Parts: sequence; C-alpha cells; structure tokens
Amino acid sequence: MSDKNKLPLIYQLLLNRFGYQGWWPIRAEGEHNSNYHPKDYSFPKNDNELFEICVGAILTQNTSWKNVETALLSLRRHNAMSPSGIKRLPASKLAQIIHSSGYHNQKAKKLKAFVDFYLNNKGIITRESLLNLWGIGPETADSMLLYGYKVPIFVVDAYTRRIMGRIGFKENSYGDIQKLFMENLPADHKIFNEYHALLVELGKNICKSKPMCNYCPLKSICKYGNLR
DNA sequence: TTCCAGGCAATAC
DNA sequence: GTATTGCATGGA
Repeated sequence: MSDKNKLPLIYQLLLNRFGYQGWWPIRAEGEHNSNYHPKDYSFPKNDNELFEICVGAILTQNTSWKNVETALLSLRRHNAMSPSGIKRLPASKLAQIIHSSGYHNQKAKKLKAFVDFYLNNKGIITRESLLNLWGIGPETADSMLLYGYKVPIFVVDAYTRRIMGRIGFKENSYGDIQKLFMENLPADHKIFNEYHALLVELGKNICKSKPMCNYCPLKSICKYGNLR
C-alpha cells in the first residue's frame, strides 16, 4: 500500500478504536463545564461559543487541556469570557486570571492582540490575517478556522508529527504534513475535525514519547511498531 | 525529581 | 535558513 492510501485506513482504525470524539470541547447553553459533543458538528452555535474556541486555542498552546479548562472557568467567573471583557482588563490582571494555563504573561498579551483584531474584523477572518498577529502560529490559526469557523483545513500538532513520523511518512514540516492530509482526504470539516481529534487521542494515550505499541490500533501499518 | 503537555517568538549560529 | 532557548503551570 502506498503511503497516501494509508490515510483513510488510519482514520478508520482510529475511529474503530476510540469512537467519535466530539471536538472542540465547548460549554454549551446550560452546561457548567466545557464538554465534548460526539457526532454533533453544529458547534459553535453562536458568537459566544466561537469566541470561546478561539480563546481556548490560544490558551492550549503547549499546555494540557485540563489546565486550560481551569483558566476558562476562571475567565467566566471574572465575567471576562468575551471580547469586551478581555479588552477591559489590564494585561497583568488578565494574566492572573489565566495563570493556570501556563505562560500566562505571554498568553495574556496574545489574547489582547487577538481581541483587538477580532473586534475590528467581525466575521472576516483569513488564515493570513491570523498569522500576522503576535502569538498566533499555524496550529492556532488552523484550529480557530477548523473548529471555530468550520473551514475544511487540517490541523497539524506535535502528536500528528510524532505519529506520522513513526508510521514512516517522510513529510516533516507543518505545511507538508498538512498537504498530505488535505490532498488525500475529502475536504470535509467534519472529517478533518474527527481525524485531528483522534490523532490527539492516540498520541496522548498510546503513541506517547514512550509508546505502548502493543496496544496501538495502527501497529500493523506502522514502521516503528513493527520493529518492536 | 524529572518529564511532559492539543506552540510561538526571539535569538543564535 | 535551521537550531536552540525562554516562556510556566500542574499532573503523572
């Protein structure tokens, strides 16, 4: 099997093992916490939910979602989970509120920069314009576009790179890996959504820095797994 | 104690 | 142009 033909197969194997993931975790009407909503691709349903996804995308940079969740709760408690709420706060105060997410001084500055942009560009958000902002790189921009704006663009993260590298794909840069997925799968935001979430699930639980290949649903097609 | 987490910008070479 | 370093909290 050629490498490219593996992409749909990997998706099926991951889906069979882990099931639908229901990303992006979001606090819906009447819910207290951010929750996953498997097989429901209607989120975000409004501007508040969209904004919350964008905030989460910035806060989760190189940080566990658990720490981000604490920071999101803190923002809500301080009445600051909105563009105006964040704009009104001094960066130092904002940093205190989100401290559990780590890098809180940097992330406070990133949130401020994003909010200014967001308020000045209602609804018109391009990848390029996001990348021009201080604090937003390719993964954060693509996460906002895919999970917030339902744009069919593939999100590449550290897990994706590790997993694809171990399986034996030669593509290594963000752009090359992204192209690999986008040129060999239907351009459907629901599929890109699940696929990325499933890769995270595999990377978190099995294809860790110390991989547990014996439990891996991809063992049969993985170069690294077959060496073990 | 050490390592790692749903990156990015600044700096060094 | 690529490699390294600083940013920081919290759980395993």
